[in-house]
Amino acid sequence: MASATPPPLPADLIRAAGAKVTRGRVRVLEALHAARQPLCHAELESQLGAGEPGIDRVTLYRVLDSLVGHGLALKAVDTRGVFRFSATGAQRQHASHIHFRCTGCGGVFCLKAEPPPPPKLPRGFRLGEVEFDVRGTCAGCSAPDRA
Amino acid sequence: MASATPPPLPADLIRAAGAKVTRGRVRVLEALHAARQPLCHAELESQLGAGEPGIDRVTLYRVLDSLVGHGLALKAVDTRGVFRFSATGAQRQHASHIHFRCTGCGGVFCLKAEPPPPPKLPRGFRLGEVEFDVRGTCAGCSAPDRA
DNA sequence: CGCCAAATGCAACACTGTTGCATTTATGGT
DNA sequence: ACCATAAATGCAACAGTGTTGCATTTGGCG
Repeated sequence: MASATPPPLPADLIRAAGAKVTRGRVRVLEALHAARQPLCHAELESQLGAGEPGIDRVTLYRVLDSLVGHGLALKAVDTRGVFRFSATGAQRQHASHIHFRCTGCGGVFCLKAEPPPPPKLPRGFRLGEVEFDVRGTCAGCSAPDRA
Repeated sequence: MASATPPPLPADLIRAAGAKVTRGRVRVLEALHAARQPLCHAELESQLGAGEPGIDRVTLYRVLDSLVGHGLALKAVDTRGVFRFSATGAQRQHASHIHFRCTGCGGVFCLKAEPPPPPKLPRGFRLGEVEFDVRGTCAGCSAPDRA
């Protein structure tokens, strides 16, 4: 389906999101885009540390937080309680659609479906965001060749 | 009317599961049964530590693992990456309903409302739980207009 | 009662994530 | 192109969560 749209450069995505374009952010976002599964901090650290300069442990945490804060990455928790990060496709607003969270790999998938209307709240409660979270196992983790 | 099933004592459940009946296990299982929400290690520790003898930190971890291993408790990960435990009997009540999370105080409230029907999933995806997460501010946090 | 495996308590450790602060760097103004 | 500035980085130290090793206690049994 992606025929007329050229692959967006991570640097442009970062700039468009209103964040400084730094080497660390570009490399992390590249790694997240290249990954087919959500990556945790340790995996990113070893993967990027293999390069020339390496990335500081704390800087990597802050880079990831920055990407998540600017909507360029999604943060989830895997079954072991470790945060995993995945790149969002284009700059998307995940305000009005459904998220599917894989309990196996921690991946977040955006479903093409309308979220249901918000329920009525008790008195005094103020509505913020409505998130329809569907959990289960994605196609990769449901593969039958795993006992 | 009166009761279809008498409430089983935690000690009997533990014995029936084939585990030694110890004070720690009974107290933890009682706490899990009494709780209307899954509890994390820290919450259990402070709750049980308020009693007379208190429970060792490590022992509590091992008690929880033991309960999970014997099928008396369920282990899950919350959004912050912390393990939460619930008694197996109590899980059915909270299987699928709506949670309201207050972004001010972090409290979780269970709304009496039917969860919406699950959406259709892509091929290969297996549906686990459907969680309708509504975020906002609760009555207590909304009352004083702090901007 | 007495045995023994299991459970406990204590200390120390490993891993994940965070905070403070000095230094470097990306970006806008001139 | 240069400089100023605020943000980003690197380093050190810390905090929270969960685990392992080992000596001691205890539940369950004959």
